[in-house]
Amino acid sequence: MAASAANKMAVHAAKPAVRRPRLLPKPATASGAPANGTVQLGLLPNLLGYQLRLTQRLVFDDFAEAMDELDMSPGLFGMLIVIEANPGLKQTELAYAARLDRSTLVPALDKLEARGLVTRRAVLEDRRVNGMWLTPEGSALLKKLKQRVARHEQRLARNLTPVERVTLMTLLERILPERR
Amino acid sequence: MAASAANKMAVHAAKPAVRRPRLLPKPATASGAPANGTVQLGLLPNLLGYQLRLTQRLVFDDFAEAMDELDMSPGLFGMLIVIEANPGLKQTELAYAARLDRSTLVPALDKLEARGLVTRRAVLEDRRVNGMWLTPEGSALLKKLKQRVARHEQRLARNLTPVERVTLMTLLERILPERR
DNA sequence: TATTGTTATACTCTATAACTATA
DNA sequence: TATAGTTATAGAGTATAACAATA
Repeated sequence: MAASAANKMAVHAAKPAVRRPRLLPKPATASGAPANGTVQLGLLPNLLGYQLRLTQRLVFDDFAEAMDELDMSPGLFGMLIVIEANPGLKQTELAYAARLDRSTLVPALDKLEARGLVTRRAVLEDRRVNGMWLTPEGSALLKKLKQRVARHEQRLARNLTPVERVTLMTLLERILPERR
Repeated sequence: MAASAANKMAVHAAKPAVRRPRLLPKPATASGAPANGTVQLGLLPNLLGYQLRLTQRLVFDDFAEAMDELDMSPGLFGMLIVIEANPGLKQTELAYAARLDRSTLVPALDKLEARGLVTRRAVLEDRRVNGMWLTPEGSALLKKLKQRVARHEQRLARNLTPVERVTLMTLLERILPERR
């Protein structure tokens, strides 16, 4: 813990190869493949949940690579988008939109605020409530992020026709509608 | 940490309301909705990555509820399936199949072994290598898990025709094939 | 009393680096 | 030297419970 905090403080010397964690595990062997033949996956490939989880992981990895030195996760990106679309948004409202507990939001917003991307300040009428706004730097960064996300999205759909892409979106939305 | 270890040890007394974490956040307000109108999501609903991530989270929640007191995650379930399909599998091979670093596997297998579901033991020819097998208890539990997963999968696809389900699976597999 | 944001705490999942024991 | 498994450590993401300020 102490070491971790010290590391955070020690950053920003001359950007010494930031050492973000790898997103894909290193190959287990030089070849990256198991020595003796192929591993059987049983019923997993027939499970929607499995395909969804696997695909989501690959997409997540591609997203992180797309962001590269801008150091942004899908979750934080989504928060910036929602704050931009709802200037003065309350934390509780963002938590609701992001389907997170409001306590979960606090460290995420701390991070965005520490990076100078978001401002939160108490509103006049009810001093318990924080309104949130993008700073000019936040808006500028978000503009860049959107471009990268657009290219990322193009990569995701590279093997789909526009119709297939829409079909996929629609089918996804029809999974567990009772929970949405 | 000490408390956590103590909890693990203390399990299996008389099953005193295990206190698993909630999977969905508590509603922020009594109504569960933000006070003033609807939150705009901007471009998020048009992003494949967003729909995928959201859907995956809902599916994950449903999976956990389906497992209920059997306390099983999609990842651990997948490991049991793969071990069953490949008796004597090496840890490195499982790591490769699950796309995890081999160090990541260790605590997961510790957990499965501590629950008496999996055995690992050094193989004769190369004493660095552990082979893995399901125990009889592991096989029995997996049988139960498969039934629950089957019902879970039915719920996921409840609003899809069989053809649509296959279409969805196929479209998912066509995302980022270069990473598979 | 109820709500908003916060803190303290904990748990899951995942990685990297360095280590041990074998090969 | 190289590989298999392990340990130590770290970080992201998420939750619950309890609290202070405010309504």
